[in-house]
Amino acid sequence: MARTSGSHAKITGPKIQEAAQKQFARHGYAAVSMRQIATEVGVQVGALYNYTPDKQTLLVGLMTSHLEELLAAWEQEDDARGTAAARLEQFTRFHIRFHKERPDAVFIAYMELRNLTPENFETVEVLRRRYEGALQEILQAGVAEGDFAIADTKVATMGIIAMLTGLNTWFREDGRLSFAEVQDLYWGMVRNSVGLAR
Amino acid sequence: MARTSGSHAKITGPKIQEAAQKQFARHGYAAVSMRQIATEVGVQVGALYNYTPDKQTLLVGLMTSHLEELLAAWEQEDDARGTAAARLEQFTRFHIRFHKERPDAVFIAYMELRNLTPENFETVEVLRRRYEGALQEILQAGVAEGDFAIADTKVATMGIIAMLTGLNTWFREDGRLSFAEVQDLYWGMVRNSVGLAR
DNA sequence: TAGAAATAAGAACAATTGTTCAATTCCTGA
DNA sequence: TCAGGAATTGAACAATTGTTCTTATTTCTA
Repeated sequence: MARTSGSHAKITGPKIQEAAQKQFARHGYAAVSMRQIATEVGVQVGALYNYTPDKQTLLVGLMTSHLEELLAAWEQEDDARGTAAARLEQFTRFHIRFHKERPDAVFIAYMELRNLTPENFETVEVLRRRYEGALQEILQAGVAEGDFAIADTKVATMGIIAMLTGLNTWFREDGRLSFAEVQDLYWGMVRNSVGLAR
Repeated sequence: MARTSGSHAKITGPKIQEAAQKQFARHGYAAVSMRQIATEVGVQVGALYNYTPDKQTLLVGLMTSHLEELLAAWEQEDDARGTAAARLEQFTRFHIRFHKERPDAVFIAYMELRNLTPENFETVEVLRRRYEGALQEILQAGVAEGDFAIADTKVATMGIIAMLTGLNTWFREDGRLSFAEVQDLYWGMVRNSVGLAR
């Protein structure tokens, strides 16, 4: 006997992405087998290869689509006509909201870079650098306007992004602080770190 | 009687740790085979099991010894009689120096937590929390002294550590900035972030 | 409603995995 | 010099890996 129920191409495709994302985030790319993914989808392992040429493509697909979503969402949200201070606050709040809503995708995008082939790594790095560039541009604008006191915008960019992304390692929705409170706290730290007067 | 000289035990043991650390950091715990480690050491795979009961123990050993070294080094360096501001600067410079000198150990300690058994995970987490506690204590002291303006010392602790540790993802010894310059830049950001007046 | 295209099953492949263990080599202490 | 223990080898184990392929079934189109 072959299949037990009907054909679900439109459903199976996304399901595979979701299952892969969940499992890669939980156990790591190398520790997850194609059979585990297939089981979670509710399908036999052979069927996966109707949707992806191989395991590596599954990984790089998750990473690039995450980063592309991130870039698109920020470009939509950014009001480039605002003051640098306003844009920085917007960026801060956007970044931690976007990231805390996608812990699995974020985890994979940071942790599995070493499992990418060189070409795929380069593709992903280009996207990441574009995002970092968006923040750095704001910091440079703030320095030009005389509002920010930043010794080195590149280092400040890396420092701020690391600080914000670190939220994912500890924040829990049912913890001591609400997300809104945490957002305010992080914005306070970012504002201070760029020397922005109150 | 155990052999004392001419024996390779004293050499092979550490060599295995080094090889495992290097390989785990490069490719990830799950992606590294015991045979790869053995090859790097220059030994057959069976010999590894004279030094570790299994692969998992190799991993948790690397993590705990890294964190214990970190704690011991900081406790030695911390001058608890100093002002909170002085201690925070000391912590900042210490943290990024210690971490940039051990990129592989740091990488593993952050990335491979999900590959630990629950008991081993708890052991490692206790050590990490002790280190975070050391920073938080300084922040609380600074608030008590009236020098720091921090809304939430716990969140500030996590934010600062994430910012500092993020250095490892981009700093290169032969890059645009010297390590001393980077240290100064990070201390500037940390100082600002806790609202410390110049 | 017939037939083409899409989708899935399930078996098969060679390669690799962590771990065990008897046999062997080597070194030390007496 | 030699006995005995430590260190290492090398083969073996069953289990699991990513991927391919043929076959069966379902869905879509005309």
